[in-house]
Amino acid sequence: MFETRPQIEAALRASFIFPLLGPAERDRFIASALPQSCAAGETIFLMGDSGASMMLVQTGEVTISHPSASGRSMILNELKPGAIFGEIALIDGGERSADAIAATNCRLLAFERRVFVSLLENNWPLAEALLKLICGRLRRADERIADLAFFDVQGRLAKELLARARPGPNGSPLRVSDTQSMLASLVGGSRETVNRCLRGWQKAGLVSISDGRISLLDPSGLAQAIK
Amino acid sequence: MFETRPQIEAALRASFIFPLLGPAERDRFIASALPQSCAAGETIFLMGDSGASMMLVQTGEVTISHPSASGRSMILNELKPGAIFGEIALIDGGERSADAIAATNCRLLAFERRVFVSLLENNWPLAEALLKLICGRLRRADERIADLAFFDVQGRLAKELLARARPGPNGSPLRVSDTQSMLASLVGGSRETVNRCLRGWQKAGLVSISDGRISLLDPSGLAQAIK
DNA sequence: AGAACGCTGTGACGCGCGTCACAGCAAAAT
DNA sequence: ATTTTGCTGTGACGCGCGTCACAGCGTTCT
Repeated sequence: MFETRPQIEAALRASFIFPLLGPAERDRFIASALPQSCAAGETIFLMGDSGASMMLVQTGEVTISHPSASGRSMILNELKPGAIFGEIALIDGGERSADAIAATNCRLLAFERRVFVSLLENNWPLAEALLKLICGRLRRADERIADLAFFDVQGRLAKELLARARPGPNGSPLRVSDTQSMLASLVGGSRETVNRCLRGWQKAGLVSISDGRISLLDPSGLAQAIK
Repeated sequence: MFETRPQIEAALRASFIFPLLGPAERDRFIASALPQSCAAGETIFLMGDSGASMMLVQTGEVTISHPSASGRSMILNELKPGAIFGEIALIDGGERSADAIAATNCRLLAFERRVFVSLLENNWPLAEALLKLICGRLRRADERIADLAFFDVQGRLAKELLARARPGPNGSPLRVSDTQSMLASLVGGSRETVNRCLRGWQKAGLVSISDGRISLLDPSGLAQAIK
């Protein structure tokens, strides 16, 4: 399966980068993209790896997580098409700071440090956008540090559900479609505790659970669980 | 107490910014600095404040912390002379993402968004240095998220002590000079738990405590407490 | 069709640690 | 010189939550 230029162009169009490039830059950018595809579950890179490239998600989904010695892992981010990752190592040249795993089959575009930096160098709006992106990640990271320190699993889970809720397909109720183990990895708790929280809320009429989907029946009531 | 230009220049020289500026830029930068001084304990800004300026620590020390609803707070960073803070709101124009409190009497230099951005715009090495700085903060933040999720208070405290240890004045033993409440705010635990950890290690001969100073007698032994 | 696998649901157990409560003690305030 | 304030040191209590253990159940291998 090879990449046609229009395919690459369409993928890039979804990212924040493309609108900030001039015509000549777009050509150079597209030409420098290194297509890559991975199967679900495949590891893209691991924490500690060296690698000064940045990846853009073309299709599929990628999970960024921090491994623990005991096999558990903490999910730091979940990336959808158009999102980039690996930009930290690209910028500072250091080791990869977390694991990147393909959550689904996915296609990626990789960009070498040299190429991307030379774009940044001559394009302040692009550099500014990248700065803002990273600032956003730092804001969220600091927020999570505080959440872990101040809230119990219940509170963190409620926050996470409210943040991840998307309107259902046909109507009103907000829905979350992750597995309970994934939610556990996101909030830093055990799968069992997540389950018990959810069933507690179900009894209280705040959420409903059917075939793996969680529906938020009463978001504002759930918000009070954050305490 | 007013600032002379040589004073400001000397302060700026300590920061990573100055060596990256050309002569004309230096003049502009110095001229745009807004001196400010605060007494120990004074709040510089609070989370949620608006404010699109960045601060440079000239003298003294500043603590960045995230407040909780219940009055506790989590220390995110401690800044010494030459360090900058408030750069997130400067870059993305959003609210301040944490509290900044003067830990000691201190003198600061503030820079307005407009001035600083116009420097960045035309000076890629400076922009790159800023990117690297923020990437470093993001790396540390992600690391702390994982620490909070995976390690107990004991482990986090051991890590923190090892990271903060400085060689003693006259000789070998590494020392840490923070109060136990501060250490508690750093690792996300209670003051009492920190105290119990320390005394446990003291009995085990790993550390010694006298007049508020903690000396690490056996750093490698302490590292094993991280588990 | 049977086995194997992954997700969900629950009970029991134990311990880490937050909270409260109080005491000793040095430095600073008045 | 007495009071106040802030840091330290300890005991008791209780609960949140991680861990183990096991049971249903739908889906996917072979």
